[in-house]
Amino acid sequence: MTQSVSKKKERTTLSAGDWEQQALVLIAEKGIRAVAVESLAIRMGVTKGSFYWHFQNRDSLLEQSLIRWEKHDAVNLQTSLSAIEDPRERLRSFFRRSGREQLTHNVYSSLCNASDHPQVEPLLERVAERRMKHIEKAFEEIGFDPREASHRARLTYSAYLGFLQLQQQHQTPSVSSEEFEAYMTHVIATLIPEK
Amino acid sequence: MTQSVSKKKERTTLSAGDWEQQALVLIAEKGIRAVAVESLAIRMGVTKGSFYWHFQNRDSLLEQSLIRWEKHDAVNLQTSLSAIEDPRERLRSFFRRSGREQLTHNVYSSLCNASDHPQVEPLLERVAERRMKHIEKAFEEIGFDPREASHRARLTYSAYLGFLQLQQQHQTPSVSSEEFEAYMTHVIATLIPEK
DNA sequence: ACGCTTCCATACGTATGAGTATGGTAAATG
DNA sequence: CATTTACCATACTCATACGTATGGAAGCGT
Repeated sequence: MTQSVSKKKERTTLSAGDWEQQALVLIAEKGIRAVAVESLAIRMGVTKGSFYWHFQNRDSLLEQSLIRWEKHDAVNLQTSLSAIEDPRERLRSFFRRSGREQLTHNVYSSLCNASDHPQVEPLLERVAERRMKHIEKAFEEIGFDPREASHRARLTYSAYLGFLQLQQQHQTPSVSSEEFEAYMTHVIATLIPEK
Repeated sequence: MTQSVSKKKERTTLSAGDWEQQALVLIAEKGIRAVAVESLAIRMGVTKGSFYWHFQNRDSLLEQSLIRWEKHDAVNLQTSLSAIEDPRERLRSFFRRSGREQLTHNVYSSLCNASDHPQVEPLLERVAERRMKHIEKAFEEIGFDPREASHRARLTYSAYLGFLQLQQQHQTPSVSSEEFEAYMTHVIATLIPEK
């Protein structure tokens, strides 16, 4: 993140990074379809003329924004999971980090609804692959043989994706409720075997 | 299904039901956004003029199509699950019916990517609710206490939704492969406890 | 045979959103 | 101080897609 819009009080000019960041906010809020250059420009307090100075076209913005997000997400995965050595605790933290990093999380959730988009599809593939590999490794450390670890990782990640889906459908208890905690406990107990 | 397009050789005229059915095919293939009246008309072998005789507008078509789908899905749920009395077998059949009823299935998968759509949102809510209730009931019959059954049902349905998501991302083994069967076995063994 | 209803074609009006052309202004640079 | 560069505004064009207006043709009843 180079410089946010409302950081240095009121920036005189905008950078490409500012546009990318705001595009990600829009994706998180209303999906990738909502990223229209005119409405985005209004959001930035300028007009289209500015946009087409920074970017060649809309696709270019999306590409840069998605790259930015993927980098951020990859770093997230490394720092938040590689730090924990106990594989069980690592898996638990995977489930629990739904609360933190809200923006990054919501972006992913929105992108999953655009899996047919040519620029999004390969990204989703890479991200899911990367995350599942981590989960798979954790299950292997617990004691699963490679084949079982692969299946359990896919099941775990599916449960995560499905939860995101139910969240979008307002079909899930609020993250800070009693009900939510009870559900998380159940999921962990079911998918992560005791020692 | 009143009368399909290519049923009676070559129909002279079209009915509203034909349009709704073809709209569902389009939703299954390319999502609800792809349902445009002109392209749909071409698909039907006619022009827009015909469409606006049968329907007031595009939203009307979507509404009717979605109602049609929901009814069909509700009947599906009843006939395919209520018939089996053993709750474990009932749950297993839930996972395995991904192969059959391909159209109905793909429509749901596409609709999940439009959870922000005002006409789709309430539908998804009802469908997920209805299906989860069935799963919940099965778990209760197995012996789960109500609270645990509710959680396990949500987890089960999440795993299902997540699998649909991974399927869209081409991140899952083909349905008729060895790998797929092994995964299904693992899921069933993990989520449905033995007697 | 006549007309009425049903179904469809054609031609138009309009809104939205991408992209272009061009000119303007403030800050930096020599 | 003059000029270039970076950033932005304004005013267009163009493509897509919804919706309307209106007329035409086939099938039905009487």
